[in-house]
Amino acid sequence: MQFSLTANDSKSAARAGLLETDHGSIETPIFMPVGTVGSVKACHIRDVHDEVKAQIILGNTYHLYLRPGLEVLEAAGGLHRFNGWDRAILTDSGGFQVFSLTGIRKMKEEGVEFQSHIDGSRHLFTPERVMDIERSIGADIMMAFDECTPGTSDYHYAKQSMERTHRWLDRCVKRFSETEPKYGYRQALFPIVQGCVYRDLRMQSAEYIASKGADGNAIGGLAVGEPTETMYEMIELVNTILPKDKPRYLMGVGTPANLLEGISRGVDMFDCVMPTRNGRNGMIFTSEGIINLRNEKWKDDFSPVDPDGGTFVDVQYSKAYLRHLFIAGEILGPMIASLHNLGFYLWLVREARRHIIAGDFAIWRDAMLPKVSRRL
RNA sequence: GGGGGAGUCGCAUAGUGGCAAUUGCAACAGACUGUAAAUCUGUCCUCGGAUGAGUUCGGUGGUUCGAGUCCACCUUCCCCCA
Repeated sequence: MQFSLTANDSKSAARAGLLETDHGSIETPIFMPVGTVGSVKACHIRDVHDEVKAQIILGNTYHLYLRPGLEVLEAAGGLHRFNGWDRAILTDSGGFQVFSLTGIRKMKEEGVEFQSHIDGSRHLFTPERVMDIERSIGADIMMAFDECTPGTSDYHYAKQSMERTHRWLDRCVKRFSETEPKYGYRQALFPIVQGCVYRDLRMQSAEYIASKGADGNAIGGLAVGEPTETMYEMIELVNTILPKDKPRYLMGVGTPANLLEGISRGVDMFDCVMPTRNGRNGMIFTSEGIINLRNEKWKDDFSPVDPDGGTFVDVQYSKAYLRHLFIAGEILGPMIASLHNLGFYLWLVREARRHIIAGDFAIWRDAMLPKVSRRL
């Protein structure tokens, strides 16, 4: 996996780059749509490809392991062959499920014991097991198995959690190096910085992660309960340590404003369920602001969903019609909103990249920030 | 003409002596950040808010400390027999 920098912004830490995988090149900064169970919810692969112009999507180890299961994925020849997505795929390791499935999981040094949220059955995830599963799924980028430490954790817990994540990382690296890809193309392993909201822990973690010399590095454990300003502070701090010549991936973030702020601080890759989940729940993001489609005020607004949007749904349908679909509970509503939001997110990062290369990123960003956060 | 049943906050429902009153839908608003989410929460008689006040269960009157609930009459609707 190759990463090269195309341009560096002179007024911020923003950069434009190119990440090359065996499933095509990725122009950074990039947003990666989330496709937890192998599907970007409510979106056709063709539209994610041709309309959204996504270059890489996510899958989730825990969810895919439970359903459809490794036998099916291996028989299919990996996730790409299974879901028909021929560009790059990144798989999260299940570290976020360690965080979100509180109550039906048990943390141990060995790994994490999960109870399936589907049928209650018990499963043990160890770093080694997770590497094996990610090999079977066949992701281009495999994430190390970590614990996503809650943003509200105290120092003592955060330190312990971070240290365990580091020990797990060593086990991931070992297993990764002892195993081979199953489908004939290369896979990379990205380690994850933790450390919660504590500066010294974040620095320590960033140094540890950087020392592994991975093809790319991730920042985890953010946007999980801590104030937004703290998140920005942590990103800034960590990125002074993570290598400049490798892509940096801010996991699970975020809002359009978070993307702009993250890019300014040297982040190259983002993923978030927000465009799809909030889209399904009737919220759309546009270059002019945020719209809650269920609100009565859109009842007779027959203007296009987003006149500046880049996907066909933006001009094909009106706000009033889209509101009607949501109010009526029609499945087409979530489909349109999801596609629109992903299209907007990808447009946003493409524009950011264009302005970084053109040299006027900061000016563009400052003009965009108040607009994208505005409630319409 | 005779017999039976029913009228509850937009609609549908619960309630048979302590009730501003159940539940569902609808309506309106909010939340959502590596997806246990096509989900969840709140409001939904009036008074800006209230553990507060006022006014409510077809209408009028009555019994009772207390009535959506019991009684009388009136009224509207539905069903059956003529």
